[in-house]
Amino acid sequence: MKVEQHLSRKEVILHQAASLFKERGFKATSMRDLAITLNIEAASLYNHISSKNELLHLICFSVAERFLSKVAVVNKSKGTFINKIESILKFHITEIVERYNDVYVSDREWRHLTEPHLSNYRELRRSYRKQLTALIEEGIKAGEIKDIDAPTAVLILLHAISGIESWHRSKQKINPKELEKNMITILISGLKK
Amino acid sequence: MKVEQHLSRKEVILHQAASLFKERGFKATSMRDLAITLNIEAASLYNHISSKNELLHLICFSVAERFLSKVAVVNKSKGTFINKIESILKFHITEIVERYNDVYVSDREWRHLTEPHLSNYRELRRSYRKQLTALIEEGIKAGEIKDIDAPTAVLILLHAISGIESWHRSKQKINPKELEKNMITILISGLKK
DNA sequence: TTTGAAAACTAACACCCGTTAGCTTAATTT
DNA sequence: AAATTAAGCTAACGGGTGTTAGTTTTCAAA
Repeated sequence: MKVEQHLSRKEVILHQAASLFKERGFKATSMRDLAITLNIEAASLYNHISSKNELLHLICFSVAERFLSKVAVVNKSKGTFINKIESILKFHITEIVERYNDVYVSDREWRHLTEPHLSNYRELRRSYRKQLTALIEEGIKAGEIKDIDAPTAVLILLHAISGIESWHRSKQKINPKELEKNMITILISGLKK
Repeated sequence: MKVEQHLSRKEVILHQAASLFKERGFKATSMRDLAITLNIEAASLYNHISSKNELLHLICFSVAERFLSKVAVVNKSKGTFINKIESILKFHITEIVERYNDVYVSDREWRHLTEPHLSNYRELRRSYRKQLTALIEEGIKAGEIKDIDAPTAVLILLHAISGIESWHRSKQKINPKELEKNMITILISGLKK
C-alpha cells in the first residue's frame, strides 16, 4: 500500500474509489459514499474528476497498460516458453499483491465502462489473451508443453491467478512468496510435458 | 437451457432475473428492466415475489445447496482422493454448462445479499471450501497428492473452474467434453505426485 | 354462468443517483 | 499585500429506484 503523502488530490480520490469499488462494486458505490470516506461533499469531487465513469476508466486502463507492457517485454526476451509463462504468472501475482484494489476492480468491474472505452478495453483484453495463447501454442510446438487446448489453458491460468483475491481477503494470510511457489508448482507442472 | 413450459410464473421470473443479473450485474438490473423482458409492469412482479433481494437470495442458495449436497455424497463414497476431487471438478463443470446463469450469479453477486442471508451464505461457502481442503490434505497424507499448501490448491481449483464462464461467453465454443478433459488434465496432473 | 384465484394494471410514494451552477474559503505564488 | 489557484461548500436539477395500495382483467374450476 502506497503512502499517500506525495499523491495529488486526484490520485487520493482514485485510490479511495478503487478501494470502494472493490468492496461494494462500481454500481453499488455512490459518489456520496466516496465523498464521505474523504470527508468532503459529493459535489466537491467534481473539482478533480469529470465523472464517476472516469474513475473506473482510469483504474482499468492503467492496469491493462501495465500488463500489456509486461507481456511485450517478455515476448522480446530469451528463454524457454515455460520460463516466459512462468515469468508472466509471477508478474500477475506480484501485481495482485501490490495493487490489489486496482487489479481486482479492473478484472471484475470493467463491464460498467461506457463506450467507446468499453470496446477499447475488450480489445486490450483480447490482445493480452491472444499473446498468452500464442506463447502456449509455441511451447507445445517446441515440445515443452503438453498437447492441450491452448485457449483453455489460458483461461485456466488467468482465473486461477485471480483466485488470489480469496487469499488476499482471508485473515490468515500466508506468505506471498509461499503462495507464489505453490501456484507455480501446481500450474506449471500441469502444463509441462 | 430448460424448457419454460412447465415452470410456474415465479420460476420464469427467477430464470429471467438470473439471466439479467448475469449480464448486467445485480445492482445494475432494475425491476423495471426485468419487467420489460417479461412484457409486464414492474409492479406486477410483486404478485409473485416479495423483493428484488429475494430473487438473488433464491438463486444463490439453490446453487449452494446443490454443491454442498454433491460434496457430501462424494465424501461418503469410496475411491482415491484424486478420484473424489476429480469427481467434484467434473460436477462443477457440468453445473456451469447446464445452469450457467445461476452459477455465475451465485459466484459473483452474492455479496449483495442482505443480512442475515449474507452471513449465512458466507458460512456455506466456508464450509464447502473447508471440505475440499480436507480432501486435499488427506490426499497429501495418503501420498496421492504433491505436498503443497491445501487452501492455495483449493482456491486455484475453484477459480480455474469459474474461468469456464469466459469460455461460455465466447462465440467459438469448444465441445464441453473437450473442455472438461483439458481442465482435468491440467489441474489433476498439477496435483498428482 | 357464476365464482375465485392468479396475474396483470395505473398511480404514486419516498428516497437515492450523478451532476451542475455559483459561491466561499484556504493555501500558495508573485 | 495582492493575486491566483486549489479545494471546498450549499442548493438544486432531472431522472431512476424499489416498493405500496388499490383496481381491473384473464381464465379455469364449480
